Amino acid sequence: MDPQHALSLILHGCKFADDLEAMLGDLANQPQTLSKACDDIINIFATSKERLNNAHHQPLPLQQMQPGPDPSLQEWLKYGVIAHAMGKIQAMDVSDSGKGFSSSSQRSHTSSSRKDGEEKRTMREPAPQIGNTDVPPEDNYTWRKYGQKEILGSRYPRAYYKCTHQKMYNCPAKKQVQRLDNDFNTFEVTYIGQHTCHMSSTAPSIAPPDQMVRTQAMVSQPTLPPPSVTPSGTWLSMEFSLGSGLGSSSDGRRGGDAGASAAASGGGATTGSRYGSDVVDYPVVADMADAMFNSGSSRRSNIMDFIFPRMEDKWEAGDKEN
DNA sequence: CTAATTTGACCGCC
DNA sequence: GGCGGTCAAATTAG
Repeated sequence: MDPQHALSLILHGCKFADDLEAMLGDLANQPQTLSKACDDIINIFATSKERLNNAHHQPLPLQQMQPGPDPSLQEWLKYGVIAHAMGKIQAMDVSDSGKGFSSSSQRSHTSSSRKDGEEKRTMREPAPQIGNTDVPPEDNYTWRKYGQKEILGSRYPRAYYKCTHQKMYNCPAKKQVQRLDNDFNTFEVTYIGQHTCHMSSTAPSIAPPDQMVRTQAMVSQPTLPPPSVTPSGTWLSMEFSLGSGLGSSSDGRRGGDAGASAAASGGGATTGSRYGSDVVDYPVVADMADAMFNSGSSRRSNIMDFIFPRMEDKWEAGDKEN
C-alpha cells in the first residue's frame, strides 16, 4: 500500500535527519550544504505527508518511481544531499577538491611484498552510493574472515580474509579490506596471492581482479542503477534493511553491537553467498556510526524507535525476502 | 550440528 | 618495542 511507502519515506527522512545531525560538525562550515540538506529532509517529510494524505489518489510506490513524477525525490533517495555533502567533506579531508566519492580511483598501486615474492595488489574500491554501500567489490570468490586489526593511524580496522577453500585446495589467496580513514565509503582492498581454487560451485571461474573492478565500477556509477535491482537503492537503504533485519531477526541481541551482524544477515549478498556476510560485517553502517556518531554519540534510533517497531514486520513481510 | 565470525593472544619483522 | 598479520578458542548464526 501507499502509506507503507510513505512510511519508508519517513524513515528515509529520519535517517537523513539523523545523518545530518551526526555530520553537523563537519558541515558547519558549509551552510549551503546544510541548508540543502535541510531542504531535502523537509521535502522528504513533506512528500511522505502528501503520500499519506493522498494515499488513495495517486499511488506512487517507491519501487516503481520512475523519473518523471518525482525526479527530485528520487534523487534524494538515491544520492541524498547528505551523501554528497559527505563526499564533499571527505574530499576536503583528503585535501584536494577533485576527488571525493565515486570518482575513478580504481587501482592505486601494485607493489610486490617482500615476503617470498607474494604478489600484492592494492586497489581502491569506492563504495557505491547506491545499493549496498557496505559491500566491497564482489569477485566471485568466497572469503573467510580470519582476523581484524586496528591499524595505527587509520580510523578503521583492517579485515583479513582468506579464501574459503584454502584448506581444501590449499588456495593461498588472501585479501585485506580496509576503509580509508578519510573516506569511509572507499575501501582499500589488497589482494595477496592468487587463487588456485577454480571450483565450480562457489567460484564459477577464474575471476581476475579486473573483472571485479569492472563489477564494482559498474555498481559505483551513480548514474543508472539497474531499475530492477535497487528499487529504493540508496546508501541508506541498506540501513533500512538493517533496521528491519535488526528488529525481526533479533529480539535484542547480545550486548550492544547488534547492528553489524544483523545487517550482515539482511545485507545483500548478490552472487557469492558468504561473501556478503563477510564484508558486511563491519559495514559502512558501523563505519558511519563510528564516523558520524562520534560527535554526538546518538544512536540512530531516537526518532526511529517510534517508527521501527511497528514497521518492521510490515517491511520484512514485503520488503525483504532473504 | 556445522560452519563462520569474533576477538584476544601470539609471532615475526622493522 | 611496536606494529601488522595470523592463529585459534569461544561465540554466534544458519
